[in-house]
Amino acid sequence: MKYEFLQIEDKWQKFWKDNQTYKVTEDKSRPKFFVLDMFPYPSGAGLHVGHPLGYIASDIFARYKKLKGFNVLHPMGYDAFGLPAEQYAIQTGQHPAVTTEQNIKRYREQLDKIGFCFDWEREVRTCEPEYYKWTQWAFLKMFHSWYDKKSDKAQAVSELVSMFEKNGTQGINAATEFEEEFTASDWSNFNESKKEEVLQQFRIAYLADTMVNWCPALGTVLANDEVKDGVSERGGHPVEQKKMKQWCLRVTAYAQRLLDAMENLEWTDSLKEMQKNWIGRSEGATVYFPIKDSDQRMEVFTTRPDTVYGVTFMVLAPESDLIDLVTTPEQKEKVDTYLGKARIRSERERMQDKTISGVFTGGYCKHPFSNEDIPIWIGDYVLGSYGTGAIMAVPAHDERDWAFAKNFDIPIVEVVSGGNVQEESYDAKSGKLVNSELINGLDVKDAIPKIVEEIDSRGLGFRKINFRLRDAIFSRQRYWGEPFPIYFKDGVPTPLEESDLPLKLPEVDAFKPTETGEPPLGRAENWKTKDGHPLEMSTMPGFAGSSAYYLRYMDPKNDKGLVSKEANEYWQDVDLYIGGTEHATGHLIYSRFWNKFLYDLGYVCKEEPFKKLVNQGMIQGRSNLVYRVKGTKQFVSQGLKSKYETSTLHVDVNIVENDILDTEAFKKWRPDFKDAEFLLEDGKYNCGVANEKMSKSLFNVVNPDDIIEKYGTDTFRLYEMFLGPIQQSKPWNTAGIEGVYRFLLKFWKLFHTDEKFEVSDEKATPDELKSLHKCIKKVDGDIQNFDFNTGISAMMICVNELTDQKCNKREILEKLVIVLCPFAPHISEELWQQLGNNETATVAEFPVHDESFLIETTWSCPISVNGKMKFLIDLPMDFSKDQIEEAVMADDRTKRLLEGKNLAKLIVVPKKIVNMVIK
RNA sequence: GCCCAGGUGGUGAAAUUGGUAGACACGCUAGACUUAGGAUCUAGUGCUUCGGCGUGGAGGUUCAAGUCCUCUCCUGGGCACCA
Repeated sequence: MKYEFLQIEDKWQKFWKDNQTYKVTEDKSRPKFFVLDMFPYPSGAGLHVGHPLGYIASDIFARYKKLKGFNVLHPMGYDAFGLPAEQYAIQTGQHPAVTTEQNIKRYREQLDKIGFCFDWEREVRTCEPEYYKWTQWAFLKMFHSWYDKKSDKAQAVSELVSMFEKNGTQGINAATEFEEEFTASDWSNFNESKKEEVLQQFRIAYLADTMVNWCPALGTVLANDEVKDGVSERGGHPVEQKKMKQWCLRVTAYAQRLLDAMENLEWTDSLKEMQKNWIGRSEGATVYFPIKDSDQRMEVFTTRPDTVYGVTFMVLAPESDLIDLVTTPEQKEKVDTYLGKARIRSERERMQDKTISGVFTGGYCKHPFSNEDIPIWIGDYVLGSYGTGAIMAVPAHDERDWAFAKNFDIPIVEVVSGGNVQEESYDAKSGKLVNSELINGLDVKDAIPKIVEEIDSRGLGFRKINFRLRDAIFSRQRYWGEPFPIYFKDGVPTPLEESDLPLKLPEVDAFKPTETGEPPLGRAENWKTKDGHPLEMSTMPGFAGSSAYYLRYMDPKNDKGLVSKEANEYWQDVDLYIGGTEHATGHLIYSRFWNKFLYDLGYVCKEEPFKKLVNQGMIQGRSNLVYRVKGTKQFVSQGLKSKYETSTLHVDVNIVENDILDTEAFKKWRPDFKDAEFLLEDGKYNCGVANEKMSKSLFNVVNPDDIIEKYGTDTFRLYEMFLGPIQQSKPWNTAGIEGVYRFLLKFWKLFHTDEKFEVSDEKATPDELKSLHKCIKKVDGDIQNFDFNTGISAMMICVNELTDQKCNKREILEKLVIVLCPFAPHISEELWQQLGNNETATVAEFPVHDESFLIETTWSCPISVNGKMKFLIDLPMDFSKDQIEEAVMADDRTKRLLEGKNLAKLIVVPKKIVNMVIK
């Protein structure tokens, strides 16, 4: 009987669909397990072989957990709002909803072919009102919340208001930039607009003037992580700095909690490290430097307060508000010229240009301890957006300050011994303090707390922790996103009622900004409330819809809440999340923030959303190259190309097999190659190879559909996993897929003669059982560790051994089919059914390996001679001393080592015990 | 510059706590069966001057090192004037 994979796969996919095999419900009798994939953005290009890598891995794990008796939630959906659909709409006039729908349809077809066990009844799409209602709802909750540092959680703004009404700002400790103080009666005298202005500075979702990454080509604001090297991540358009009123989320309030909670997450160290760097906690102090001849002061943040006696100048960022105050009339012209230059330059240019630039303001500060005059400079190496936008410069112990001082001939004063500060700065945090009155002679690590204490007690500043993380800018001047549930009443931002949600995205006549520069929603007719107030015209960014989608999967049809308490308490959190590292500083931070916020408000029961995270690597394209002899129609095989002057062209990888070009197909590929001639090697045209991004323009895109057509999806799934560790990035190379195909074929042949299905009911031999149990043990462990490639190898070995033993025994094969099931579900179902089982293979139990059987067979023992040498040899457990000695001497290596030694002292002990003794 | 991750055959890669490096698969070589096929099966396949040598390189610890320590080189990823 032939292995007709296409028929088998069609049959079972249909069966699973008709019988709703993968539908899940909250079943309290079984433990839950939530396996989540990062849902895809449905792009027009469809899936290539790289996309399903993570999905296959999660599918294997989900199926495995099911077989282990868990109630597995394994959903899929679409991150459907986004720029490409909108760009396409601007170019073609096609509504993004239409193209998105088409793309989703295509994605679904492709995904279905791979045979995933998704519960499609739980599908979510971020662009649907039933879904984004809850994105808007969460935004409203953030609008109505503030962050209380005392209880260290989000609280209702209504409570804040009643505190203001009672005591003004007295006793309030909030995450805010607001520093003024007012009394209860001040508050009651504020008008509505003033009150709201104050409250905005406390709300977790708030409106603020911010410097934003403005992308003129896209007509929108981009988040920091959407900008790469000064151009937009999508499209590569230039980005500039611009001040705009934008909705923001107070992510910074959660910085410490985001950092702390990471400890207990099962994420890779490198990913945790990335998030840590992104959050960028630094401990230090804010220090006040009074400005000479003024009642004002400069505030600076420093991580090295111990070097305060080494300050020889101060530097302000070009954006600083203090510049006007400190600049003297004599220096004004120079300062203005400098600021003119610095401000025109975009952040990008400033970053690229590493030359040192700056200007003296003419003004001075007083040193807080020595009371000496310190000159104030302006320099663009100081950032307006970090710390206080001003620094105390210690050229002796900071590389950048040192370079600045050398350039402008400013004195360098050593305060920590250990280097030669005239030659280069000494930045290390070790050494003894010198030239530093109060802290002379102390080590750096002791000097820091001592000086901070002095600063604190003398009122010269305070201990301070700074974060690099910024609040998330949440407005986008785009069409294809969630509208804000906000309107403006006499210019005051006002929330809609929850009962008004969802606020649906309006129809517009075109998808670009209006002539007057308003966002596309400015084109909508009647974009206002029933009583005529204008609605917010921005929409939310891409990460809005993806921040809580995993919660929605728990209860996707609920129209009373994001997720019901019952569903949330059953599913709790994501046990396993699979996706790429590219979301490390975007989605994975915002999601954690969003979840913590909902946790504070009591809507979810877990503070962290993703318990374990596995990062799959990227699949790169493997391009094939051909070489044309310049000025001719001759193409020369790779090995001969050095003899000619050639130009290199990319060739469609689909007309190349094992790097050998199909020359006839090549002639037909493009009209201008129809007369191509070939200079061959051994009758073949060998192509060159390059590993690059998988992209249409490089003709290296491999479509999973083609592979599935040829080998079947079970082979495709196995091969993707067999390619190597899933965490690793690697180029796609279809050569080698034959191997896993042959494995399935062998498996099939264990049960089938040429004519029919055939299994034997004979009892298995010890050898056969050994093969089986070794395999089960290995695969079981490998799945848990995500070593799918070695797990597949183990199955191959087992099938090879069984084939050698001509074993077609039911007892063995029934178990083996279930082991194979997570990897290749279709063939497993088919074989399972042929074995005479009524239930599907996916509800059977994953077999348990018989450990006692394995232990009886072999036993690894270390051998010790004269209490010194120890090494291992596999021995049957029931060997007598004589047999052991015989076995030991039969071992080549052992024999060499033991030659001439007294075997009476040979001691054989179980391995585990020896290890314990040694340690 | 700083922080991660990783360097093993012609290729993708294996290798519990240090214990016969290269499992498994591709590719290659030879053979079998075949009136030819990109099918199947069998055997071989790290290098070698047949002494040995081999996990990027140089040292070290150990009876024993791909694995542990020190230095160094290379590749991939992240951050990048963060005071």
